[in-house]
Amino acid sequence: MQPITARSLVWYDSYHRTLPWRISPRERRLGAPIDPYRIWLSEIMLQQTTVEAVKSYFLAFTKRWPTVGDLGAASQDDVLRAWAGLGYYSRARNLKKCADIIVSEHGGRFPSDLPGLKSLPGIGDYTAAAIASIAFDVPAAVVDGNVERVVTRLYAIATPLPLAKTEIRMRMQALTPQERSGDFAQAMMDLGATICTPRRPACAICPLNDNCQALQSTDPELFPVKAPKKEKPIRVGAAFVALADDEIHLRSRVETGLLGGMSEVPTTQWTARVDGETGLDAAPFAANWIAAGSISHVFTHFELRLNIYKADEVEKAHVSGGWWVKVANLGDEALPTVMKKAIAAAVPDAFARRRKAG
DNA sequence: AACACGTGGTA
DNA sequence: TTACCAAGTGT
Repeated sequence: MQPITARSLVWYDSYHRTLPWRISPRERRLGAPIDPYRIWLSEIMLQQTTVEAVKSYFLAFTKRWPTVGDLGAASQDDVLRAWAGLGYYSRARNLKKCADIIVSEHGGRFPSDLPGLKSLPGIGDYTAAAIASIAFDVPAAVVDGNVERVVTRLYAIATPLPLAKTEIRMRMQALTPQERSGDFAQAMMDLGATICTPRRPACAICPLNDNCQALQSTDPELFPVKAPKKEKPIRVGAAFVALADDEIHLRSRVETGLLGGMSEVPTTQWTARVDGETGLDAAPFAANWIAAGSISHVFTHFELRLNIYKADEVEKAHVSGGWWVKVANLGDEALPTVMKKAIAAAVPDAFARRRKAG
């Protein structure tokens, strides 16, 4: 076994993170079984998402849907409602699709090989390798953002991402042991998350500092090299919060694209700024619309600024499509964060923690 | 290859 | 505040 591999595993045995979806190396040695369902669910949730953000969602999902069969029996709408706030909602749609396929075509069991895993919706190179190695002990090369950082530093790879991906994968494959491949993958990811961090890496306490070419020759913080980011355009629009007594009007977004399948208050198109336009002329139905401020929300590839309009005592008969929900029950809806912001601008206590009456 | 796709935390 | 970042995938 290569020194880097051995040192990573020794470090992991003592300093691994304890996470709700993880079986510790000690538990593994004692024969604790690994549930591929929980590994899969956690890996999907962790795509581009922080561990802290995932924890409560993972616990809620596994409590409500303990097996992939339970998830297969759920409705997509229930899954989207439970996913609301976690972002990248195509993950939730693919999660449900994948569960259905596992149930209908695989007898409720996950494939244990890379091609079988990769053929499933929402599972790409990284996730297939992670599930195969962690859940099934397949010596697959697991390459995520942490591994990219650790490996480019270990070998001082100056090729910019994503071009360097092939070389990183080859290096990682060469390091991956036949035994404990899953622990090794998690060791490299934990190292990247806790020691080999993007800024101010803790090289002095790194178990691989003797092996790190970046540390020997230059500054590890210079790796990985990435292409410069593009500027975010600004898009503008208007959102309309219609109220009737204690109920608010919602509708569903189309199934695909941004926030696909999620709930929303009616909005105009989101377009590049046009001077003088407020969006009020594009109200979804006639009502006594009152300006209720504006919000800003940053997506991955653009910033959205929405003028918010509110109308009280809307005549429900004048509104077609969508549905009405009590403001107190908004927490049960599949509302993305941007929509919660829009609603909160018009109804400031919509998402406030409910106080005891009195 | 390049872009679409969310959100919240950190410095 | 702006900028970057976090266990990527699909097209």
